[in-house]
Amino acid sequence: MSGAGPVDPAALAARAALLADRTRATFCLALIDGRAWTAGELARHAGVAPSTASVHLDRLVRAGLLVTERQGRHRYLRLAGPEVARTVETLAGGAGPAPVPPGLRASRAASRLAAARTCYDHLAGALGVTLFDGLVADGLLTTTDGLALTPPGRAWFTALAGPDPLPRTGRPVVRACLDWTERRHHLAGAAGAVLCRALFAHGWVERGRDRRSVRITEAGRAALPDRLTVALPS
Amino acid sequence: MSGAGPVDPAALAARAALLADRTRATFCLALIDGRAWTAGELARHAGVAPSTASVHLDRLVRAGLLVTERQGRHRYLRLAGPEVARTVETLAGGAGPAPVPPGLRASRAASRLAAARTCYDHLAGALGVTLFDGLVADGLLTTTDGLALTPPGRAWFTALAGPDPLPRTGRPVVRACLDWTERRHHLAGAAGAVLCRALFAHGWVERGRDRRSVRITEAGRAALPDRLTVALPS
DNA sequence: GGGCGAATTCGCTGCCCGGCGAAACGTTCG
DNA sequence: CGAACGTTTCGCCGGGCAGCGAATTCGCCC
Repeated sequence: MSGAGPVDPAALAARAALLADRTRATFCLALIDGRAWTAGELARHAGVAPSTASVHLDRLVRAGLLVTERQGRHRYLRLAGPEVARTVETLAGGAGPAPVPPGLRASRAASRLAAARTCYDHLAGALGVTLFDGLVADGLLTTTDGLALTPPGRAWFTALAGPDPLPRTGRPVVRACLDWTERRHHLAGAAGAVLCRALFAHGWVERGRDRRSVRITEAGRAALPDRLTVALPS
Repeated sequence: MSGAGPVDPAALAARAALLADRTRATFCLALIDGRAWTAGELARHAGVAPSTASVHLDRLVRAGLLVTERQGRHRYLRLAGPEVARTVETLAGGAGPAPVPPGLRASRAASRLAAARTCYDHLAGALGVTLFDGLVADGLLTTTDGLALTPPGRAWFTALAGPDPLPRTGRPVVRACLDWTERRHHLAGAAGAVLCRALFAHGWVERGRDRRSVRITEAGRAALPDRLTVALPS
């Protein structure tokens, strides 16, 4: 992740060596959709002993290709960023896909949006992840250098939930919560709660049959895309 | 160069392994500007024995990263194509350059255009290479599946040198000739001869002091860019 | 607190592969 | 035709590294 001199053979070789192993390549390809996996899952997926996987994962993390996140006794691993995904894809397939699929990588979420639910006081499941992605894609949230709400993001929340929707309290305004079904982040913190309440208040989402399950209403399906770049199921 | 399945860890690892060696990485970086080097030069450049370099080069050629061209007792090696250069750059430097610098990689030629000369009956040196690049960039020549003149290219030659400038004779219409100063191709064959004669006839180039040396005239400097996408020295 | 499961550390083994020099091959030049 | 040169093939050596199992640490749950 350093600046990297323009042409250093040793650096190039070192980077390539990271992907030059079948097991590590399997890991990176599995992680390429941006989801987080546990170390054990990756080991099983690649067909190697957990100890072997641990060493490889450690190497990939040190090199900055992967980032790690502990949750309980699990260790979740994700690609460090889209640039890494781009590099892996460039090397894997001949012709890489368009640099930045403008719509976001939310297509996968479509078939599972039914898994929307609440998590404490905010939205989780595929819906939560989709909203999180949309907020980031539209520049309302920034993930560089930690998670933060941007000025446009603050304005967006005001437009959504009325004046001063995020009073200064002890609670963090935004927090990334790792979603245990989607293996990706959704929005928690005060803003996550405001977002959840607002969506219910507008009638864009409603409770499903069993507690915690949530589904999008027709009104929400119509109104949400006007507010946010999201791909909802047809 | 096969189609390559979308996600094959082994294939990814194999490709990465090609660049995962310091010596091979040095080779690819040296070749990244598109010029051709001899095997011995590359060996010296990387600081390894010729025998060692030979094995590495053979591997890179087999994998389709490099293409080879024998000329006398020398063996010239070039990157197989711009996609390869793009892959190497992606992996080498963090942010790669723009996918296709529209103007072509002719900037390097600018400072050495004085090296223009004739080679038998066609133009060589930096001028020859620049013209060749321009013909390819403008779609007048195609290098996919061997060198060939496209229909627009045929029209272009007619506009340049009058009706039926390329009568059907035994001689190949277009031929790529490896330029020994620029280490890249210039245009030979019947079309190369026509191009050379036409440029002299229009007064766009003229003989220099010593035989075989050529220089561009002011008229040529003004007229050539109207015909072809080329970067001439200021 | 005890037990379980996930993850990591450690030591070891085996193999892959990059390096070299010597010799063979082909081309160019005197 | 013989010498010089660029390149390739061959055999060998050495180091690096991926793999495993055993032991250890740590967090969670009954």
